Amino acid sequence: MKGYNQFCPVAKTAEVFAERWTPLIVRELCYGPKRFGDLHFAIPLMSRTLLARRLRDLAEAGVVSIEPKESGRGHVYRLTEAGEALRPIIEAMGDWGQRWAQGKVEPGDLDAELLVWGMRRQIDPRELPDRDFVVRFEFSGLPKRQRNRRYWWLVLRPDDIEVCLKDPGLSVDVVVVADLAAFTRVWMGYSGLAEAVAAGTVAFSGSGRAVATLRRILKLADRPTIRKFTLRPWPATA
Amino acid sequence: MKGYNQFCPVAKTAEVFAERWTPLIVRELCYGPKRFGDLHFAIPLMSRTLLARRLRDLAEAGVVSIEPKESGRGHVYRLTEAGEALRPIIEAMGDWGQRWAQGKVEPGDLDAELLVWGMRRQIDPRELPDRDFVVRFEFSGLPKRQRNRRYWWLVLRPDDIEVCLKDPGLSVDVVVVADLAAFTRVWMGYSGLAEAVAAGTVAFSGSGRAVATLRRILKLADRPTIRKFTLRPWPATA
DNA sequence: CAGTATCCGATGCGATACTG
DNA sequence: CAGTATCGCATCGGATACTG
Repeated sequence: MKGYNQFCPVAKTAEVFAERWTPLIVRELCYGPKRFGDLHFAIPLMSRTLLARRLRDLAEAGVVSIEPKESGRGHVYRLTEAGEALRPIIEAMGDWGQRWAQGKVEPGDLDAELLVWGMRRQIDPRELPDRDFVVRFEFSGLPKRQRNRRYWWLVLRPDDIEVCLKDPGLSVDVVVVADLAAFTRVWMGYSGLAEAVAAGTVAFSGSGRAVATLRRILKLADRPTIRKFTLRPWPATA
Repeated sequence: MKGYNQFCPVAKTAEVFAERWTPLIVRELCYGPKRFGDLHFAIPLMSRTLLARRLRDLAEAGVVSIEPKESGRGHVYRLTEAGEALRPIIEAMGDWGQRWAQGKVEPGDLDAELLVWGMRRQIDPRELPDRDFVVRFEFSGLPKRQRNRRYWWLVLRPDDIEVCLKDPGLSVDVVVVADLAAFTRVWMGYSGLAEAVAAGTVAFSGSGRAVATLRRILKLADRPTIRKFTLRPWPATA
């Protein structure tokens, strides 16, 4: 049941790429080299056994390199040149999803942790404020498993971004109180911020100036918007 | 085991698209609307049962429309607007395969019928000669199952292209005698025509002028080349 | 932490046979 | 021709337990 037995280039690509979970792994590696744990964090529903197998398959197909980590045990997983060349496919898939999977955010898709880290990842480092800027999120409507993931802090420093699950003890510029589903949809651009605020599912507190800054940095639009899907690499998590 | 439970657009796209056989179906539909039999012809190793299921899934996902055929029974399968929007993904996959799956033509991939029809499909109608031009192919090295598929005719008319498995009884301008594997690789651009001719795995007979015409129409290059993968629609087969 | 080995149940998928 | 219904097996993939 291996392969398609077609010499067509689409079929050849599908053989290495169009298997369950594989696009998500490649997507993660497009953000930069990662360790096994990083990948498992980003794709928590995939079993470690299967993740390891897929990584071996991808290495065998020549799109991922597995190098021993410099310090300590473990490996670093990195796209090879052939793997980097898959990036346009992932981007095209992201564009399609943005446009055509609008509103298909299911309850089971919600994940506060991935949402906050996703925001951290999408923030353009060149748009960071010139002094510390602290945002606190208070989510409601979390899936049961995530009840201890209600409160998050996003600490934007001029040269770095931190994500905290514990109070960093800094003065907060903006508090965002939101239903997780509603905020996820706003973040994705699937619904407009104006409606969400009007509906009471998303609320900000903080100075008008601070709220405006946050909206600019997160690029939250008043109306539904097709956001550009980007894969900008970012430094591996600590 | 359905879905990925991630709101990421790449994951959403992968849910409808990155399943076994699905990219090949979408690829075929990118060439234009097709009937069940056409699809099965293009993807012969896929069971009809599974093909039907996939088409239903794609319809449910909103990327394929299934309309009753005007005359007779059966249906016409066609990409919807959302399905057409998948085209850039298929194109990116084709480009990747052209560049990075070079030389991965396995014996099991060889298929004289798909090769000839693939040539017919890729010929640019604007490049057709202004009088009938007939090519006869004699392949060797075919898989056992295809022993009755050795001889093919390609009839290029000013306004149409015909593929024949039986002698159409026209005077032949060029005869191509070739090992199927070698010619497939030349056709894909994976090996150069010059080497293949030197190695004796591909040979032409016909006037120099006619051979040159054929090489121009089929875009056969002397040296290995990364051919552009194209999905130009073409009229459904008779 | 960074994976690997093993087990076993679900399902994916092809083969075959059937229908209008 | 254009599919659909059913069956049975292979494999896929998650859970669990294990290793350095």
